Amino acid sequence: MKAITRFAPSPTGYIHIGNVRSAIYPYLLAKQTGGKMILRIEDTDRERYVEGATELIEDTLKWLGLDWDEGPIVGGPNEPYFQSERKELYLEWAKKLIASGRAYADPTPSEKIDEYRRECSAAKKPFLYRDHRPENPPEWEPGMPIRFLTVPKEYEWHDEVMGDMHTGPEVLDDIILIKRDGYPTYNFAHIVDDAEMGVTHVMRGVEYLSSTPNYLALYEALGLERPKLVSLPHILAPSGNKKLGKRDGAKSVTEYRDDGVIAEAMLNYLACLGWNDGTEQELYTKEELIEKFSLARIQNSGARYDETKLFWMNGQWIRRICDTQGVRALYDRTIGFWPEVAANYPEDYRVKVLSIIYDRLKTLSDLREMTTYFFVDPAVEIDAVVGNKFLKKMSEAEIESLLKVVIRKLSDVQEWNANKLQEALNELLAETGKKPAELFSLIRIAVTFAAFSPALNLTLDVLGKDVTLARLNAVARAI
RNA sequence: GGUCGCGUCGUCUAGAGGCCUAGGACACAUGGUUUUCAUCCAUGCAAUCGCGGGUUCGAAUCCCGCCGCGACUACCA
Repeated sequence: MKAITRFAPSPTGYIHIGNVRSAIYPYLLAKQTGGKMILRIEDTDRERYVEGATELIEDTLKWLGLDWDEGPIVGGPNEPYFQSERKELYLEWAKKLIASGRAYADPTPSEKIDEYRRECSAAKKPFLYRDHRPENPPEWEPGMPIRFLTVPKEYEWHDEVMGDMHTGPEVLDDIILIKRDGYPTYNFAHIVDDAEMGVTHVMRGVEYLSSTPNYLALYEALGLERPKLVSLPHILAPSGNKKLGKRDGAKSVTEYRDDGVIAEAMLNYLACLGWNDGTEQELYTKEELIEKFSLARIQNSGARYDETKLFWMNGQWIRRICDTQGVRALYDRTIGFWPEVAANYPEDYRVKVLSIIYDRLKTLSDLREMTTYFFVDPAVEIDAVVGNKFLKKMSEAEIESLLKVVIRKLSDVQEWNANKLQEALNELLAETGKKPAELFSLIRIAVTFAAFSPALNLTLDVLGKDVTLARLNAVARAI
């Protein structure tokens, strides 16, 4: 069965970690079944509308590689894909409901409704609008809300994630279909649109589970076939048990892109937060996800968001891209993540640096901190040399003479490459009788003054003979 | 208050009556790889399966009760 799915966000801001999954799963299902994913912008709340939010959403989806088959930009047979532009359509459907006696124009002022609500909560009774239905609803005219006229009864349905569901008549109410401002509510608009657009699977957060019976009643009154319902559990904030939201500092998905997380890793991590294929595999390409995804294996409890694991996975992906597609492919993704001084060097040099350091990266932005000494001579700090834990036991005079031996030896290296350098370093070890920890630490620190660096011979190779010797001499002079 | 949902290592999870003295991954700890290290490898730490009953020769898995947590209860989505 070809699944027609949709991602239907409200343009109220950026897409964050807590809500992208409702785009990922519909995408995977649509692709897996050879169906379609629709992007629909649910902009019926004019108060919360944020200028530019639609572009933010599109940008996020594109970055993750979740291209939509119908929607803004790409168009499609069900245009328009902005609910605000479909306003008339909802009204037509609502009027049909009025005509069939299943909806009514509601003249009750909101103050009155608030009063009913207060009375109920004072009496500790659940508030149901249907108990306060106006006796003789007037003819509808603009400026008046339209309410569904519900017929309370029991409902049974199947949720693809939560299983078989059952509720009593007490959950059904006369929900608002069309608001006073003429825009439809989410509750009504999504039903009309899903039907018009042929959506087969409605995937959304579990928060809609409790309103499902009302949607079921609407499908019935409208003579619509129920789509398959899929409730997605929440992603929980790192602390507490609340769902992750902007208030908990949920970062936008694209913020991670700017921080050097690569799209494959982000998609992989998010898809596997609350879903797994039952094997011990951790790393999945988009294609593998499409192939292996299944609704039945979506977790039904909330999953806590863990940034540390995302970064671990990102490191895995960085290595994977380099190992399978080559350094060049990885390099293409590092543009913008290098320290500023790197711009003074040719691209080939940066590629070389990347090739020896990529397997230490957790995020691409680590490049900024980890590679500066490849592009600019570090400031000489003698304390860092003599205070080093492997060099502490040596006197300054010893260090100085050792440094001179090193300089002489390296000056003699004719072919400056990783292999020859390793040979020279080994010979130095034998000639000086020093332990690797002592000799190599000294060279490494004198040349980089960094917390860590790649293998010494590789580092020196990339740096080149002139730079290496100049830096060693600078330290020798300073002691 | 009402309705619905959820409950396995700190975290993500495997688990569909015996393969479970509960497996994998992250994190953490220790050791190894001729320096450092955030890589890599190995080892270890870590869940009496929310609690209490029951069914069964046998239960994380089935049943009942309880507790905890969450969502919804908007002219927001």
